[in-house]
Amino acid sequence: MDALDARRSRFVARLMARISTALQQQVVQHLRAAGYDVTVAHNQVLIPLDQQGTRISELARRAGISAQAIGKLVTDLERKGLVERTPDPADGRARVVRYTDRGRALLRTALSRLDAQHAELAELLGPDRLEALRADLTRIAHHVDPEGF
Amino acid sequence: MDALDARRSRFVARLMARISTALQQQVVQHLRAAGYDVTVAHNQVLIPLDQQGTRISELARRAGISAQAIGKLVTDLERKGLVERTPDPADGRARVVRYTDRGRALLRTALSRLDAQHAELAELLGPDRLEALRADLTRIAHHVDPEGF
DNA sequence: CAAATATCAGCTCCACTGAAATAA
DNA sequence: CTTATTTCAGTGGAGCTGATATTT
Repeated sequence: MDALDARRSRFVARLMARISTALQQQVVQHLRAAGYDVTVAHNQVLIPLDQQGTRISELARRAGISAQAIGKLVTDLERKGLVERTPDPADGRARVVRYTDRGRALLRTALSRLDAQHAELAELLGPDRLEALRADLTRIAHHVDPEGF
Repeated sequence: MDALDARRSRFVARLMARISTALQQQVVQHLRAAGYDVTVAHNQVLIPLDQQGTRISELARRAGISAQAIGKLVTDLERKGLVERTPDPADGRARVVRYTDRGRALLRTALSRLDAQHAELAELLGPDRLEALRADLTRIAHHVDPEGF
């Protein structure tokens, strides 16, 4: 085998891309099986959304995409009855996005799948290595994406 | 803070998504700064491509996307002079995608940035934890994406 | 008025499905 | 002829920029 060929698949960037794509698709398939018509992109709203409600501009900052892109995702989710826009009492220019009751039910469904993934990884690696992995990933995430959520 | 809010950003799926997105964007920006007009999607061809040449259908399997999507990316890269299609001597129905000389130069540029990322992570975590991280990621990748590359 | 927030319109890129062409 | 491979055509998803209200 060529020396270049041997190196390619060993980089952490490539490994993490494969893993995170697979894990996110699992979550979305779980949600769709539970009757929620959502895509991977909608998680960029649903996961960073605070229980008390969050502005579009803040969601955009957390997700690292434009406010316009977030706005479109919010409109989708609003039509599906998962979030709602309400006036921001602190600023008449702004509105905040909140979960509806159905949105909170979706969030619980998503978190249950994420917990199950965590349990599977703990079984694969052992709980100690999984915790070490999470600690390392947290440090790396802050290093390479300090603005992100 | 709400209990749900506290849990969201700690899941490995979310952490890896943030990290791999940032690292891949770094590679593409590095390539663009070096004069190569490529996107993140093109890496799905460029990274799994064997030095000896690889069929479209095999590239699709490795990347986990359709052969049609790969074909379009290959056409793009062909127009940019980075890869070429040549007849497959083993099967007259098929063609193989190969690097051109310019494509191999791009690959070396990409690998140098990946090596630099590796060095940065070794500095952040220490070489031992980075190697442990890579070993764990390799196991997880085989577990959640056994077909991938 | 100036700054912040949000929306609207139009665009590109990416990957998909379905159908067709080519050759073993 | 059947099967594998590849390409062509059309579609939808995702995110972007620029322009436009609206309110402070």
